[in-house]
Amino acid sequence: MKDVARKFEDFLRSRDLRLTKQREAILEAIYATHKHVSADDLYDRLQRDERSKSLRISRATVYRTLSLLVDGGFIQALDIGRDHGTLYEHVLGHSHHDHMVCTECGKIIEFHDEELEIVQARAVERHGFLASSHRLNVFGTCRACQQD
Amino acid sequence: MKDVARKFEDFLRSRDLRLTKQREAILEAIYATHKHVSADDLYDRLQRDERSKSLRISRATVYRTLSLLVDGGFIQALDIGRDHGTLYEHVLGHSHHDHMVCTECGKIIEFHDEELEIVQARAVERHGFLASSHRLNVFGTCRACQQD
DNA sequence: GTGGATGCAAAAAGTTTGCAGGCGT
DNA sequence: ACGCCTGCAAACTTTTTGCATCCAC
Repeated sequence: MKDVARKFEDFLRSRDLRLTKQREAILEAIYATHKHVSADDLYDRLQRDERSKSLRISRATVYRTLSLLVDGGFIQALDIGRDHGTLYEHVLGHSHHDHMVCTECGKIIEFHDEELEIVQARAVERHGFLASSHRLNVFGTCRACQQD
Repeated sequence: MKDVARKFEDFLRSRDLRLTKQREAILEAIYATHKHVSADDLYDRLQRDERSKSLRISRATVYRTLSLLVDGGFIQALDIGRDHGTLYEHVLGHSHHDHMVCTECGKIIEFHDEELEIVQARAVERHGFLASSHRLNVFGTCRACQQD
């Protein structure tokens, strides 16, 4: 977390933006959980959390900071379908992974497969496309739910 | 289109729902284009289109019918990020494919790679997950935009 | 004729923006 | 002190819903 905070500082400085308590708190909150959170989840968490509840943090600031964090590559959106709302996850210290979404219990499972990455990259290149990122979401039933 | 309309009829009958002019028009409109359309695009199209502009079709009906069509497996959502809105594409007569989204010009390119499908299926199985569908979106720069 | 479907408008949900005052640099 | 940031509330966008009426069966 310490180095994430430092990178955030650098990022802000590089854009001539200011390091405010609100921005620090929001960054910390989204790096404090390994869940996938919506803007509203985050807002609620911040109202409750010891360190940040002394601060006033408005929804507007949460939204503004979230897009700042996306721009800086600190977090990314999940895009798993509108009914889930927009969910974010932190990126630093978390290597790339894809998601399996259980349509029964709503659980989101992260996974990574190197061969898959390679085959995917090759397939895309073949079309003359220059990829910068991708999002793979698999929908279905997780192991636990298959047993019911 | 003829057989799609018939399948839609069957689908409605199987659920004891009614075949209305509005539903026919919406199905036809979304199968008439190979673009990826939002609810609003579709609404506009329907207001302009010769065959349907004699009908009154409200936004509410467009939304209601879109979710009906998703349920019936006639169309599917793209999930390519909130800024694009929710986009739909028709499914029947279109075999499975993934999408490459050009972040410069906004173009959406469909592609399919059999090896990729196989490797992906294997990777997911390995995690004990029972997949029913998936969505892969690759973001980057298309061939045309790379030349600018 | 009956119950599902529609249009309309209002309501909800999610997100953005204008503005006056606050605060980081 | 300057100008970016923030909170607040209002505005916006997208989607859903209640209700009276309509129409497919």
